Amino acid sequence: MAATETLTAERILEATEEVLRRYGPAKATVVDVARVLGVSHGSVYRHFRTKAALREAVTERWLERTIVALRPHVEAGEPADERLTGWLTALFTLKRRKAGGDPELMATFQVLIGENSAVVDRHEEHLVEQIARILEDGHGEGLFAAPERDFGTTARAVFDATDRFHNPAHAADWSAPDVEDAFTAIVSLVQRALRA
Amino acid sequence: MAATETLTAERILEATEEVLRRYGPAKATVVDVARVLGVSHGSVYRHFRTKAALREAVTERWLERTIVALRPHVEAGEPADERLTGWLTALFTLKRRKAGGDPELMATFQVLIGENSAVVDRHEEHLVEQIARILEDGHGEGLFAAPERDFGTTARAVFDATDRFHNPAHAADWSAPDVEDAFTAIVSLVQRALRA
DNA sequence: TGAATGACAGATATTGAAATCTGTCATCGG
DNA sequence: CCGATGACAGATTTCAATATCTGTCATTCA
Repeated sequence: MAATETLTAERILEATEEVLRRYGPAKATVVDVARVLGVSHGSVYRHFRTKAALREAVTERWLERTIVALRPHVEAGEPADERLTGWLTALFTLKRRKAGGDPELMATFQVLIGENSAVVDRHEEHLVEQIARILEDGHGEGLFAAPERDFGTTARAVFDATDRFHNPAHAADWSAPDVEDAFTAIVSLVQRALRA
Repeated sequence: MAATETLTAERILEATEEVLRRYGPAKATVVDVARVLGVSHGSVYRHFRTKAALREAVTERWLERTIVALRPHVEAGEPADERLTGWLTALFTLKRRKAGGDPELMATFQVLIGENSAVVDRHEEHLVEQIARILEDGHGEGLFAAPERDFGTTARAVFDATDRFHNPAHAADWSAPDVEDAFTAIVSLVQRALRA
């Protein structure tokens, strides 16, 4: 219908998200995306070389949003230990709200994540960099001890230690009655380990 | 063929493991199990109420083996901090060897694990109890600080923090070149957190 | 001229009929 | 008498024919 607007990668990505949301990852087709946009599917291939590339771009966009949402917690003016707890809590809360609020959409993105491990690896690196920034600040503030090896390695350890509370593979556990306690326990453990 | 021996639950479980190993979780049938044992499938139902119950029992047996293999690391005469590192390393090594050595069998058991979360929960509780025992000993030896809440909660936090290195859901990551470092980093983190 | 189209070949997914499996139970045989 | 059997109904899976989709490209149209 709306050939009124020019066809951009951005518009295609929006349409793709809509189609994924509506039909799920198994049934979403490039033809569906083209239909939503009112163009032929050949036009979509002018902007994305393959269906896989299209899905990858959607995945990247989705993950990027998490990075942006967490940025304030890296930069806030509080002491680093509080910022770390804030960052970890924000990440957990974010993921959990998404998982709880729309389980089907979450399942859809889990499939996409499984298809695009390279994108996910890059995303994880970004998150680990955010943690590393907080750790460096914390060391500067005299709150955190010097890292055993380097900030990156310790940041990765913090990220891995909390995996159970941000990795969508564990989303099913996040509605258990005692997750909050388990999460708090891990955060305490991490804080103890880092303390100067 | 061998109706020479009496049909026991134990023999059925062995046959079921063999069938699962050979055909995988999707194609393994009760009829297959009965054929291996040389009996009619009706006889299998005398010992296990349903196919699901049979699979659950196989899962339980498999998990039990891990508990047994780790027991020595709980009881060894070394200092508790070394026992903890030994226990965590043993668990990781055990899982990783299984995953690397026979990926198909691992995939099979991942399916079974997914089907039997109640059994897995009980199994995890056992493992957490083993950790808690080491933590209590370590506190007695003056190596570990008093737990923030109780030994069980801290033990669970230690278990969760190392999830990435024993949960089969992450098996795909265990062949990465830097897993060893990541594992060592987590263990250091945990040890720092516990130290008196 | 350059974006958009749609027909096309090969790959993938859907569908419904046929085959197999699960779980029950009346019957058999040691 | 008691464990084992195999025929059976309903549920699930398989398989092959059919339909749809992916990715390309010569052609159209603005």
